[in-house]
Amino acid sequence: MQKNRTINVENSINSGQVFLWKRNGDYWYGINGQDILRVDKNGIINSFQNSKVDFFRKNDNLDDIIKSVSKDKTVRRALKQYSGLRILRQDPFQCLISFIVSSNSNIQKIKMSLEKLSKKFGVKAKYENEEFFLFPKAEKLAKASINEIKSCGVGYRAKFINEAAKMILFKKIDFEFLKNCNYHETKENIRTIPGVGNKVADCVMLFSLEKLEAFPLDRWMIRVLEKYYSNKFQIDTTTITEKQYDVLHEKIVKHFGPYAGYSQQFLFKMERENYQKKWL
DNA sequence: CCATGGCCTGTGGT
DNA sequence: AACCACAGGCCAT
Repeated sequence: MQKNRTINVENSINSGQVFLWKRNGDYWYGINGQDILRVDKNGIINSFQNSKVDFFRKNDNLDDIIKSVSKDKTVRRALKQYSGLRILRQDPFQCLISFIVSSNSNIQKIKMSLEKLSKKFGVKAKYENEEFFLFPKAEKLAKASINEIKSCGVGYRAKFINEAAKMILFKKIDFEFLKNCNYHETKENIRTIPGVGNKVADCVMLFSLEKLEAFPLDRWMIRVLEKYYSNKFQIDTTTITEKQYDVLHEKIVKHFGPYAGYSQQFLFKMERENYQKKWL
């Protein structure tokens, strides 16, 4: 008996996972690496490159996952309220650059920067009579100058972007290999990329490297933990140190289980909606 | 190991 | 109008 199978496309796209998406009539259009995806309201995908990427992770067993993470009242409320919200399986390079850009920023600005990067360094493509810019390839960003990258409004993150691209180009980082590594190995590896701390690493792992136990702890999730989970996870300081992050993550996985990342996405969505924060 | 401050830049508030 | 606080962190000290 399968339940919970409907996908809420709107909520999934508007949940802080992706930035290069726009609605046009009945469809959402988005850039995923070197591909353009067109999604209808049921989550049916048409792909520019005819790729068969399972972007909404339809093959995940949502019944099992929801059962697994339904550990307390708060998360059950979020699961119910935003049912149909999915973790999106993204292109790893785009995801990496997106979350390097995201640090100390906000959604509108992140989107603007990524659009500028794509327009300046990405390939122009025509899909359904409309122009798009694919996400820049690593090689292009690796060979760009810092100032060229800065012209996209990314500020001090420009050199991080350039370094990250070089590490991909020179295969210091191999995403396909990392998909088959465990959480800790993967995290250790991608944290060698400049601009990638605990939070960014968890986002990249959850959204593009198949690590569903990754549980990104940003200021919103810290707020959630303080508000609803103060008895379970104690947070005593305002700035969370590296050690505390690790300890906290361990407790969180002990509580929510191996699909903790799914619970994070629902709780994050809920809290931002409570504050009526804007999305794309 | 922990604490602090600085950082590009666009936006919204005073 | 000019200025300031702030934003889905990270890094060097």
